[in-house]
Amino acid sequence: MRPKNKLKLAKIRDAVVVLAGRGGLVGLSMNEIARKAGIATGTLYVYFAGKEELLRSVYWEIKQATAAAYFHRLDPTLPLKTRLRTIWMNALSHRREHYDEAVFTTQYYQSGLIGEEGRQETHRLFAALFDVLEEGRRHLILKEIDPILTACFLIAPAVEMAALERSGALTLTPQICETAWQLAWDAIKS
Amino acid sequence: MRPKNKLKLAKIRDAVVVLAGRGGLVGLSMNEIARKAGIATGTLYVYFAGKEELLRSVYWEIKQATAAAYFHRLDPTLPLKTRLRTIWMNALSHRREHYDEAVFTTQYYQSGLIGEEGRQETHRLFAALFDVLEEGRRHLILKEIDPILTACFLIAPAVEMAALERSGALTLTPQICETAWQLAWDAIKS
DNA sequence: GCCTAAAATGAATTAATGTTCATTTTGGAA
DNA sequence: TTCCAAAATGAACATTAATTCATTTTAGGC
Repeated sequence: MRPKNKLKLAKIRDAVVVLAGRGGLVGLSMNEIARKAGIATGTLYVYFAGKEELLRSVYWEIKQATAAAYFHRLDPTLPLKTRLRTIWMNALSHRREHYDEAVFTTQYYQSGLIGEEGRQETHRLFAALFDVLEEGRRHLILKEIDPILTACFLIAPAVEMAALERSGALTLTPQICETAWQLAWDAIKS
Repeated sequence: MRPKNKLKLAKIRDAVVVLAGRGGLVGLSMNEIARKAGIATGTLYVYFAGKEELLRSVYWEIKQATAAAYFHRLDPTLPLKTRLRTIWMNALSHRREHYDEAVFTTQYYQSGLIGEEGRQETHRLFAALFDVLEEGRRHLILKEIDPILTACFLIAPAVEMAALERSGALTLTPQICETAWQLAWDAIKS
């Protein structure tokens, strides 16, 4: 008769993400999560069967949102280079604006909690990127190499840039982001 | 009167690394470490004051070895491009051959255990790389951008390549490594 | 406004994990 | 060979964290 408070789910997710961003998955306790979310520990068990399910749920919520962000405003009629630039800028922006989420998902992915199936599913979420890279290779716009290798040189530096910005080692201006895109493009173009 | 068994230290380190490679820092218990190392839990406390000191010690041992590996056989009389290629290949090889260590150090770095001072010290270990990148920029061999950004595009893809190889998503042959170096070089060259 | 069933609570309980310690083992010195 | 001091052991202990549950609160139906 009494409905679940939708806001609480969001608060729980936020708490997990912020705490993971601070100290990683190590030492992330249900108690801390509840305190940060402003609810009682017992309430966590109204929404989730246990800690593992809670973390799993948060992981997939974030990953789906991240994948959506990568392909946001992607106009399929534009030239391939332009589309790739959009994806790259989306990826960089999303990482910068959701750095804590990235720390959480990276650690969850590397922990034993996810399982092989989960890893596969994670890759499937980003299949659209590989479609574009395949297309670029067919049209000889990109180098003739395994698209997975191309993706390495496209995405990994953007991820690292966001991490370095967070640590204070790198300052990112729109101009520097544009330059960085040039580097990424220089790497993968044929 | 009875000396510590030097071999045990190595076994402890190996146990930590292998277990971390499997399941990350989450759920890495002293009990498990001892079992994997083939010693009693109490013995861990003969060698280390506690879990934190154990992990810290392992972290620095690995990081120092990693930095040394990056700059292994680096002939300062060779041309800059050749020297960078050596560092890049060293980095890739070391990551591939010590993947579990990389998982451990990455997670330790992101956990609250390391502290700001530890992060700074970690960067200092790789200062020689930035020296080379600075030099390349001065001589207009590399793009005129912050060497930290250059380093992003040099190292991050190599790190990701090793991870993808481990997951089975990417096969690395000497030829593919050579091609990948070309991509890295294309990104950073002026 | 009352009733009800589910949400929410947080102290109590259970489970897991880090640390200690009384005891045994062992390598080297006398 | 004997002795000793330190290493090594692993069960016991202490601490911390996950989960449960008796109780209270609350949103919606009557």
